[in-house]
Amino acid sequence: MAYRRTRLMEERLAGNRERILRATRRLIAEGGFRQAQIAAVAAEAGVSTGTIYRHFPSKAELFVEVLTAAVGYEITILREVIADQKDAAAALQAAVGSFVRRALAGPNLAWAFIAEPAEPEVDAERIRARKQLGDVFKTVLKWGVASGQFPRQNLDASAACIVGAFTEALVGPIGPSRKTLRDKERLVTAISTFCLRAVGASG
Amino acid sequence: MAYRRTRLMEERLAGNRERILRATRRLIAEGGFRQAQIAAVAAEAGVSTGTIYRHFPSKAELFVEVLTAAVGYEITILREVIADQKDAAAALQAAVGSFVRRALAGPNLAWAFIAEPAEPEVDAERIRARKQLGDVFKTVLKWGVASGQFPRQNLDASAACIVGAFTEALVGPIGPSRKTLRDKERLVTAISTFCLRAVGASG
Amino acid sequence: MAYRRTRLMEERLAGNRERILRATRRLIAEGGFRQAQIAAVAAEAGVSTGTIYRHFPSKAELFVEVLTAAVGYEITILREVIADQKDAAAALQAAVGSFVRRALAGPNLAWAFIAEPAEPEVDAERIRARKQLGDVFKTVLKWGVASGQFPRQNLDASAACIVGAFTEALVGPIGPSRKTLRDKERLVTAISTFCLRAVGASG
Amino acid sequence: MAYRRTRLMEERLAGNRERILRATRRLIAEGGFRQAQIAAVAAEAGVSTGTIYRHFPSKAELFVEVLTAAVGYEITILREVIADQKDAAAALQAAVGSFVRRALAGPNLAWAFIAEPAEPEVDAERIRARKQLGDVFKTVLKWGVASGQFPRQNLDASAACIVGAFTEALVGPIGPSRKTLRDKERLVTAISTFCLRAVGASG
DNA sequence: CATGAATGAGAATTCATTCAT
DNA sequence: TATGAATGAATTCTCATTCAT
Repeated sequence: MAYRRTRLMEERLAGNRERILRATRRLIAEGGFRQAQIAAVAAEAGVSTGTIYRHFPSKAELFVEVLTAAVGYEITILREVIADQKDAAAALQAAVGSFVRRALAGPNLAWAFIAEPAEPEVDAERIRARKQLGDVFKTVLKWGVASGQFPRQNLDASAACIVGAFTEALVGPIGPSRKTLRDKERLVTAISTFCLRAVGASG
Repeated sequence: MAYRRTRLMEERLAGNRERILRATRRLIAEGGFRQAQIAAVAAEAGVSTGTIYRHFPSKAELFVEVLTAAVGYEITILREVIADQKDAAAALQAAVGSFVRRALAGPNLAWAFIAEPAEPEVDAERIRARKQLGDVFKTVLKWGVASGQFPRQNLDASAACIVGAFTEALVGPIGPSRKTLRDKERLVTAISTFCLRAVGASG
Repeated sequence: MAYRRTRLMEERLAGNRERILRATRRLIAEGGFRQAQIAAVAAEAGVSTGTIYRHFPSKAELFVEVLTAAVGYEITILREVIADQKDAAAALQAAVGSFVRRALAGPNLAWAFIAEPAEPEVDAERIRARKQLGDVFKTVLKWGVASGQFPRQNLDASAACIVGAFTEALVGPIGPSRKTLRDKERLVTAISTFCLRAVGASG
Repeated sequence: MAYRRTRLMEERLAGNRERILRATRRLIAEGGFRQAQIAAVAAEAGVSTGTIYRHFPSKAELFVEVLTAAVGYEITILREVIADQKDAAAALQAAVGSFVRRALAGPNLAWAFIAEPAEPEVDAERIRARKQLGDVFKTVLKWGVASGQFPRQNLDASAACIVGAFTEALVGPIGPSRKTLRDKERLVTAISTFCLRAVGASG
């Protein structure tokens, strides 16, 4: 009998792919790339190592895909948050606050990716990710400069500085510290204020 | 007659230790911790692997020493630069400028260390390094707030943001780009300005 | 259709584990722990080094398992031999004879284990092995003393002496000597007689 | 000026040789061959590793010399003890008691050598050492058989059994147990009695 | 003759990837 | 298609021995 791919098979296939991605995400978020060995991912996903290689040509590619998705998700959210604001300053504040809050809320994959180098292929993607994140903020800056709300400035540099500023400020706090909600909001405010002033938001 | 350690021997011994440190530094600066395997370090230093273990108890310890030294060097320079300035704003600008210029001039080890996680022992030191760098800037912020030059603010958060801002802004440019001197100075200015505004430097 | 572990696969898997154990046993019997390096075991078993680590977490654990099995086997045999006898003296004679004969027949692993220290984990097991062997003979001594066949005596000391006596007496002969069957039986008799007299077997 | 070996130099040379031997002895007695690495021996002896190689062609040769001396010492003592006795039974009892008492008194080097295999060269010597020890007891047995005090028996086997018996009986007790003097004497008696009975000492 | 830093051949262990079933 | 045992190159670390001073 001729082979025909049934719906069930499709679903299981897609299901496995999804499960592998989720498992990878989880492991990386918990313990970085180091923890996400193929065997560990397979165990976490409930599949065999061979199955991973059916869906992804290599560990690096798997990581890249997880990274891309995670960053894409962050970017999408940031864009939405930005689009909802009335002016560039508000947008900047909202975007920074949104990212920082989510990072403080739980293991933040995007951040893990942004900070941790790995094999060259993943690294390349990591650089792209930072760039994308920067681009989002560059948009806001452009908006602010165009509207006269921000002074003229090196947009690329400022955008990178903003990304660096809030990610760095998260490094310590993101760890195993058990901050109260109040502490967290203070941090959000401090970082947002810093960024707003930094771009010269006219107060 | 009893054996006496000669000057030449001392020098050669110290020389090898130094060469191992330098080789490690070079390799890490070029390709991160990943490139700095014991065999590679030995080859780069022109010694055998065993010699590395005469001078350092483990790879992790070697890395820690390189990191500590590199960061200590950066910190010292920053402190000197800061001490030479007349006010906090000038100090901040000079410090940021100094770090960025040196980073742009060559592979910046401190930055590599600041960004790249490794084995736990090294990681612990890396965290300390970031903290130290932050502390230097915190000093400047304190100074500025005390003198009324900067508004009151969350010093820890601001210091971390500054460190993050200029290191992030270096990520892209530090790579294999071939910037002109003019470009570099523009970047220095952009970053410094960003940081000054960020802390609310009046004027 | 989902994958199902076939009988053949199970057998191959178990087969490799068995082959590794056997190879280890062979190498240790031939040349002691020293000869049983991971690479050598792998070669002897016809598998890769990695395969060994799939089945055993470390070299020490592998050794411990081989030791435990070998000693367990000896103990079982001795117990059976003892249980078949009508009185303690006969049991002692039969047990000693059985151990010695098997030792003379081929490389005796239990003996190798009893004599050769190794890494701490293995050593701990080795001590346990000696103790177990001693305990078997202690049982016989107890029996004999209870039945009045042997005089009262320090059971622990006597048991240890018996174990020591016949293992030591095997050291020389076990080597590359080419004894005839007749010679071997003479040795068995000599050792058995020694042990019987030693415990004061009446008549 | 022509080189002339002075007395002082001779002494220092001999002194170093002695110190190396003593250091090796100490380390082996404490922790077995494993602890007696060349670097450790050098440190313990207060000389350099190079000096060890001036006096001994290899580690194995050094060990062999220490072993030979230690066993020679034990043998001498045993012979003296035996020579002082009036009959074979008394001699056997005294010899066993002497060895056991000294072993229980402190780290017994001869025993360490007898039990612990090492590199082939040392091993060969170790076998010789056991044989020598056996020969001493064989002498006693011969005496006893000749005088009619012991029955006729396989002298080689019996001698080996005796050596094995008391060394094995020492294995446990020699460890970190803290026996009282009374306990020790009981053990000495138990072992001696065992050996006497074993050879069929009449009465 | 003494020194001890340097050597480098091992030895154990890890883990991404493959492939027979 | 899924499985997971097998592979083996790569990596860290050890230690007996050498040799320039």
